[in-house]
Amino acid sequence: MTPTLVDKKFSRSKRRRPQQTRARRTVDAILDAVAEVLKRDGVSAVTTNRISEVAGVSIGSVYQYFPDKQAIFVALHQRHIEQIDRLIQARLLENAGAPLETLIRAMVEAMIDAHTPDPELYALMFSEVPHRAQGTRDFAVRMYGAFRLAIAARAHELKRERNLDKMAFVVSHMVDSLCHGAVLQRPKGLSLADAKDEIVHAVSAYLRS
Amino acid sequence: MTPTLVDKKFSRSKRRRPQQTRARRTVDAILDAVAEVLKRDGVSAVTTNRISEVAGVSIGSVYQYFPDKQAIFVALHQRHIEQIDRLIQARLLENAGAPLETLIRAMVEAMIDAHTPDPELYALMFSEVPHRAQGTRDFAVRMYGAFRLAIAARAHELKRERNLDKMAFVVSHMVDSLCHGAVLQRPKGLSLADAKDEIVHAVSAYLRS
Amino acid sequence: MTPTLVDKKFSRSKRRRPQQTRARRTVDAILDAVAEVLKRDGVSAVTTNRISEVAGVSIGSVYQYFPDKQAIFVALHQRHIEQIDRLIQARLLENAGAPLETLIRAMVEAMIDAHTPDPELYALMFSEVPHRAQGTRDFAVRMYGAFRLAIAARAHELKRERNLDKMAFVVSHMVDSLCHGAVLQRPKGLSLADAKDEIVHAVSAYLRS
Amino acid sequence: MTPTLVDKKFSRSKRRRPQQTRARRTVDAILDAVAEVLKRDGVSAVTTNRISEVAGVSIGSVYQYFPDKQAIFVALHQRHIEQIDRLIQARLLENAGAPLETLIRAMVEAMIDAHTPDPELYALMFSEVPHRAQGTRDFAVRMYGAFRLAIAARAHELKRERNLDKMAFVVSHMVDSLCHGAVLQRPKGLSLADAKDEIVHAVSAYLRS
DNA sequence: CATGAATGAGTGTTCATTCAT
DNA sequence: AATGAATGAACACTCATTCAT
Repeated sequence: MTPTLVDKKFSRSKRRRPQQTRARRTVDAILDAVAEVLKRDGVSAVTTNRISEVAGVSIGSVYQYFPDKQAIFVALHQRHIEQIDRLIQARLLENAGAPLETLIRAMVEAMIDAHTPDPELYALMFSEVPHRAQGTRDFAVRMYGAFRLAIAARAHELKRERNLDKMAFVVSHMVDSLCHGAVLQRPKGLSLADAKDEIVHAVSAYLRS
Repeated sequence: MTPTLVDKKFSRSKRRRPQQTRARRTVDAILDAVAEVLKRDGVSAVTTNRISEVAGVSIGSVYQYFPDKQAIFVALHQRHIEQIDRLIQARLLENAGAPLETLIRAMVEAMIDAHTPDPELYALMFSEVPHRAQGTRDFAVRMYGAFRLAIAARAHELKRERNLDKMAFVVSHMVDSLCHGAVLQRPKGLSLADAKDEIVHAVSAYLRS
Repeated sequence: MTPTLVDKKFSRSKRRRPQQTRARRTVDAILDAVAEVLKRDGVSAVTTNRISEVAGVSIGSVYQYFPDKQAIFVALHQRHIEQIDRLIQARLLENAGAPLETLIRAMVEAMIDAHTPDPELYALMFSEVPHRAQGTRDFAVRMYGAFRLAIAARAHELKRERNLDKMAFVVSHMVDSLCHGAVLQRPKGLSLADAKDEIVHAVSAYLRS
Repeated sequence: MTPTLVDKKFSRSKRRRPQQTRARRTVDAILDAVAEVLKRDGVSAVTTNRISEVAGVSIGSVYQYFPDKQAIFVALHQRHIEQIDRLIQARLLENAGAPLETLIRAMVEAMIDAHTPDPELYALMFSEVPHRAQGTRDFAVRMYGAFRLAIAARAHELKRERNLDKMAFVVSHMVDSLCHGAVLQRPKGLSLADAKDEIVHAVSAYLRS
């Protein structure tokens, strides 16, 4: 199994992966430090020395856990992604037998709740921190499979001629972009609760169409 | 000097675009160079010296036209945005009297066509090149106003209780993310044409709901 | 761990060299590790951590035996030097009553044999590893005294007007550089045996002149 | 032709080679600075920043002319080697028709004179600064060909059964090591002039034997 | 205006060494 | 004694920017 810290460069596994609690805490401290500096001073202020300083860890320790700076960003992205993935999977299970609209609402709420505590950070992470080259795919792409399965299991609710691939494509992109939009770019005058309702409504309208 | 960009004599019969002075051509050469390096070697390879080299311009000249590196990225983003904005405005005008669905189709086609020639570049520009800090807003946000107006002018096609802000929010995000997704992350097995249809269908379903 | 170096049980009938305590074996393991890394990856790869790794010893243990990295190199040089010195002294004793030419031949053979098992290593040690600052003198200088004595004891074989200092100087340098050259830089077409003969011939010619 | 600064790593010739006088002077200033720092404070004090400082050049300029630190050392070695090579060639030409002994004396004097102005530096360069990995061969090896030719042209002075390869091997090593020894490790009581005479005498004795 | 050599602050990273366990 | 995680001073090197020509 390849845990969180997969290093492409160092196949000799030069850098150890956190197995003990202390190590785990150090890695988290480093990731939290990146987030903090990123929010406070922007990407260009995120230097490895600054990270180690804010994390309260020596620069040497940072390099004990990460092969290079890039890897730190990758790990931060992955932590975020894993967190959301867990949420999504949980909602999927909880609503295994529920009708589509209920599921969609659950997913939308999960997505929005996941980003609500620190919207600023995630906005920065996706606009300022390089991530495409890091194997970090958009949530839309990541959710595609989950939605495909969920919709397939509820085929009876839909018109029989509907194409599964198209639907999964549209729904995953809608949920992703609208949830992000709701958290980050909501027009003033639109409450988060209203936005949620409207997103669920929009997705449902499409599915039922 | 790259002769491709600077042709001393205009072989074309008429001097096209007389306003395209040498300055304008230099700026374009620089912007093209950024795009090229970005695609070929990634963000980290985009250095000011490399840009000037690829643009066939001295580094001094680059600083003649741009106060700093940041400004070059801003300009590249703006060039892209302006190009799409022009397209959007054109479609808006062309379809001033057309029904909503026709307009939506026009917009979707415009968006997709605009990104089709160089999807890779635009993906990179939004995932690798810092842009939030540059006052560059997402297209969804930029299109919000245009859609709000367009929808307002066709209120008669919609149920009367619909809220304009919500609709504009949802539609702009849908069009933006689905069009980008169609170009860049389309699941294999889904043709671009089919994707277009499905996007228009999805937006229409929402509007009519 | 390199099992070659650390054998937990002594398979040999008698415990040889009872003074070879664990400490002695650790030190040897470390020195062997340096030699191995040096040959495999060059000086710049010789880091204290790498040494401890290859020696199968913790970095802490390395510092138990050596005050700093420098000292490790010094010890490696000294191990080599002592080995050759032993050889030289042995030959000197063995040939105490022998004529000069016989002695010279014995010395040349000793020098060449000493370097033959691992010529590469000794070449690296003198070209890549700093040693002047470590009080490590060239063999030529170390052999000067031995040769001076040996020649003095055979003064009757030589012309009476010869100056002892000059001869020792010339002979020690000749033996040193020609033996090294024979092992490491012999022109192709010249066998080691032939080289030996020629070296002895050259030194004899000088002495007899 | 591959001038002084051959860069293996940067085949794109990222670093320019000094073509103008100013550039040439900068390169020399850098090399002189290395020599100075090396002599004053030892190898470990030779950092790129220190070099640039002592050379009175910005660190950026150093990297304009050298791809990396290693290359600076290579260049320094090469400058030394070229200087001696020039000397050797000159003496070879000057003594084209002279008898062997005269030629040998000229070569020995050239070698010794070349190292006399700064013996300390060359001792350091060969004992402290890694050079084998840099394609810098010992002088003995470099001189082998020259001596082989010179001796061949004077075959009539020698016994007819003598083997050219062996002689060139022995003579080149003798001249190299004895000259270096004379400059750097001369036993006290032996003057440089006497050393020269003795070296010439030793080589001649061998050749005539 | 254009050039490109020169600048040097600042970055990522290494690695000898320490010390709590 | 032995361990190896942690340290952080110090290094090689980059690259945005300037400015004399």
